[in-house]
Amino acid sequence: MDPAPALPPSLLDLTTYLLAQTGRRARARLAERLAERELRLWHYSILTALADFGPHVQRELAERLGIDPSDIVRLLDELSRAGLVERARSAADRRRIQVSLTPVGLAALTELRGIAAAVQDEVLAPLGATEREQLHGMLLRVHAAQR
Amino acid sequence: MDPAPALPPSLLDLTTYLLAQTGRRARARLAERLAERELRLWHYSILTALADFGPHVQRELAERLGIDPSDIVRLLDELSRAGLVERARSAADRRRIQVSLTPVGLAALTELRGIAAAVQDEVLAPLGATEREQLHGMLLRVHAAQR
DNA sequence: CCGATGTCAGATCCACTGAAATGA
DNA sequence: CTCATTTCAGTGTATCTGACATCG
Repeated sequence: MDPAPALPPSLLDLTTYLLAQTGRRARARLAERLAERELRLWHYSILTALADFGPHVQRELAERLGIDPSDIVRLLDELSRAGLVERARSAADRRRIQVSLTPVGLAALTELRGIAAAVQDEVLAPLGATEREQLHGMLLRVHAAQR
Repeated sequence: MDPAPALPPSLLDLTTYLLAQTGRRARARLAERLAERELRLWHYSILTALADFGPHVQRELAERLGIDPSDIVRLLDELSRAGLVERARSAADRRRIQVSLTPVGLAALTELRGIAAAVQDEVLAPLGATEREQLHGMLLRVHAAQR
């Protein structure tokens, strides 16, 4: 019943602290919703990459998303088991494996996008439409400048 | 030498994705700098709480910062070993342990605040002064609305 | 109730293997 | 043509963290 004690003002004065906290919570919310479908955030990222850019070799996916190549394997195992992606060995280079979205995967992604949008709407509820655009633009620039 | 492949536009269109990413990286940068001093982000949070609100009982610190009470113990062990905080058993309630900042701890915090400000300045480099204020205000509202 | 210890699950990272391609 | 090197998928593991559970 105790009202949660206040955070240190020194922390709330740090924009980067707020950035990290709000980001972490937004991330956690989406992760929760994905977990109901036995998926994690990386799965979502992989599906969007395949939808946006078409089939990838596994190594490309890892590089594009900044995931460790050894982790991609396991994530794709899971997506493949769920029937959301297909793996096909390349005829030209038999080391490589082409990964592509299945129709089921595309349908799932469409649903997941709706969920992500809903979560975002909850998180950004305190902001008006213009503010949201401003925020997005600023974060886009900050993101681009990082590394 | 390859230019890093582009992230999926669908992800970059998600403000919450940018929020989580930029926040994570900002956090990681500060964590790196703190690690040079054998400290972690939680240590920094604890020091600011003690500076902003004065001595705490361990349980209060945990609640205020949203850290699990069982983790506070170990964090304080480390801060105490480094001489940044003092633990003193409360005279009134001998179960309780009052934690307070030492002069060394205060001096360290002052330095750490400088580091945090420098990191923030790097991260927000693409934004002008007015934008930074706007961003801070918006994140403050989003943060307040979360839980 | 509070401080303290132990442990567990998830994520990230790193080292290595075997197969296949490449190039000297 | 052969051999060394590189690239790729895949396996195993170490490490760190945050959350939980239990004890005194």
